[in-house]
Amino acid sequence: MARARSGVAVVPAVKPANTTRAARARIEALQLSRQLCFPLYAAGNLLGRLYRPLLDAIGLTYPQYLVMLALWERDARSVGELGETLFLDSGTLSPLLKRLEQAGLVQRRRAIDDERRVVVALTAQGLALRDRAADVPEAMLCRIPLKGSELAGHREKMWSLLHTLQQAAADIAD
Amino acid sequence: MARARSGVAVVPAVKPANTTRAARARIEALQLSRQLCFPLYAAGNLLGRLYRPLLDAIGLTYPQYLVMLALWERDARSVGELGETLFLDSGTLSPLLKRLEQAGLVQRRRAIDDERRVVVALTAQGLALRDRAADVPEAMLCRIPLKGSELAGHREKMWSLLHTLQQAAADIAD
DNA sequence: CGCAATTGTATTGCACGCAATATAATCGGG
DNA sequence: CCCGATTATATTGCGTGCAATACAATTGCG
Repeated sequence: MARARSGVAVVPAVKPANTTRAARARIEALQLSRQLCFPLYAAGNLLGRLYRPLLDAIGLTYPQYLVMLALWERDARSVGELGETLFLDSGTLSPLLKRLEQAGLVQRRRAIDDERRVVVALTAQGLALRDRAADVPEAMLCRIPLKGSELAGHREKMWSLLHTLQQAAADIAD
Repeated sequence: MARARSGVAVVPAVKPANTTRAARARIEALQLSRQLCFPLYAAGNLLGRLYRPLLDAIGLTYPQYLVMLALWERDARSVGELGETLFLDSGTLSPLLKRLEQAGLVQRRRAIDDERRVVVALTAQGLALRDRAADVPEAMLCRIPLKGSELAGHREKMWSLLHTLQQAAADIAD
């Protein structure tokens, strides 16, 4: 049996590293069914697909819908505030907001007190769209076979996970 | 007080539709904090951002990592089978698989028995990458402040939600 | 066997999502 | 008051996601 040069009895040196017990455990942790990230990723994609036909009817994409939800809740916000609310940066929001402006739903103007900031505000048309969007949540619930309590459970878990991940991202950023 | 032309007492006709009790309830259902879709969407984005530095080290994007996980689990699968596993279609997978082939991690070849199908198989390099990827799950767990039980709870909820949404999507498709 | 319908991928076009970079406005120390 | 550092947004480049479309291989019906 092979031995380390020191003479101390250790794991056989000729044994490939990926056949140790610990290495096998790490390999097994790569199974799709053991991931948290995969069902989260796939469920997000599926939800987007389920929303699409409903949002097509009011001329919005899924991220655009989220921006409108944010503005209906609190109007006249800067790009940065919207990004903080939705966890998106200017690279995503700038072109998206331009498309919403092209569609006549929002207006973008520089803040008077600080010309670096761009304030996004609803137009009359953007505000009016809320009445048509008001049918969307109910229509989605009809499409998803979940009891009210299950839905609430999922929602609570998702918000909890979101806050945990947000904390993790903040910690990495130092 | 205004009345309907029929003379039957109804909700005042002059009252705007969006001030009825039911309409207010639908409007309130548009709040971001009441959504399931939003934390799911945002958590997916955040997870991708947390994975990125780890996956950069082995030259993969997040969706590419998922494809490799699928292939490490079961090699030599058609594009359609991979799509079914990962809930993605050829429009996403075709260019992604080409990039994996360019990187020397997989080989794509037409099936002998049915030339419509493209079989994706790991190269020696692609198989070898698994050993380096084996550190990723543990590194992610270190970054996310979750107890093992919490993690398992989230994972179970996410898989449950994924299956529910998959059912909903299948029902829509008829 | 012939041919229309079906199946499996690829391609196209558009909209994200984000790192890296650029640019303009503001702030702050000297 | 000036100039370097900081802040807020925009732009660029690349890689997804996905509907719509195209196309080749296969199937199935007469």
